[in-house]
Amino acid sequence: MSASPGIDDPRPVYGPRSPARRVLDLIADKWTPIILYCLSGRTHRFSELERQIPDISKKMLTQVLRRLETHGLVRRTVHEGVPVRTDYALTSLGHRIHEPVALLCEWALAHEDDIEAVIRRREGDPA
Amino acid sequence: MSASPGIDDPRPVYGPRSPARRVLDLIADKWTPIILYCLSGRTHRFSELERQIPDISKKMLTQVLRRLETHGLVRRTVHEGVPVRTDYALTSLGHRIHEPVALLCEWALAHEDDIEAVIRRREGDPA
DNA sequence: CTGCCAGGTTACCCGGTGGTAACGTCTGGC
DNA sequence: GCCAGACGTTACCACCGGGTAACCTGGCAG
Repeated sequence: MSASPGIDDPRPVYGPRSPARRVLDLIADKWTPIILYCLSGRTHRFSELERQIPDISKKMLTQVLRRLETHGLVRRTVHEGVPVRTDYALTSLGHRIHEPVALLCEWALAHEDDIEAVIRRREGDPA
Repeated sequence: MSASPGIDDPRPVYGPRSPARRVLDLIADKWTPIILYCLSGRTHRFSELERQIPDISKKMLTQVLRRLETHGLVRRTVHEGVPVRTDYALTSLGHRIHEPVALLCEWALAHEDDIEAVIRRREGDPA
């Protein structure tokens, strides 16, 4: 081993501090990608998000939104009105990070039946 | 339901059974995207993956690879040799699912400094 | 004989993720 | 008067993702 470049590691090592790892640590969880995806279409209110993602709890929704806000991916706007209304929108950075997520979601929508099959059981897929 | 279209939900509801959710449940965790990314370049052996991703445990590596194999994203090839050697490669489906992940990783590499800033603290990022 | 590399498996354990549900506030509608 | 709806917070708790480390087979190097 060693000696041969091209067979050893032509790409950067994915150590815990690499930018890819940081981004993934930020958004690769159960709810974040879906919330990003919802938000990418348009601004949503808290309760709209609750309705669009029926099985998320208030707690998780708040938690994820706060984290995204903290990291500058989401902007939270409170409208002091009769009932307080709150808007959540992606920032420009949020939009850019969201793009690959959207690709994945849309690919999944387009290949729904493939996904079905894949999820249900293993395949002897040749290459 | 019904009532006002256009403000209610112009996009599909992201219920727990939607294809997007299924795909995300499959790959949106701490290690899967990185492993997919490593594997996208070329076939790797088990120990190569261990070296490329220094802080993953044998257990998790095995576990994730097995799951990906089960779902037809990865092909495992055992070379019966002096020491048994094992190759892991993406299937065609694996490659297709991996594409958006790669975009994300590469975007992160290209914008390393932005990421740094974002991770470190919240920003008053205007849109 | 001992140890190492390759490629796992297994047992054990911890803590974070995420669920449930109650509480809080304000206002308007029945 | 009372409840609903918008927008959360908090307390409590369960589960399982993930880490550590020991163990296994088996041949080759020293």
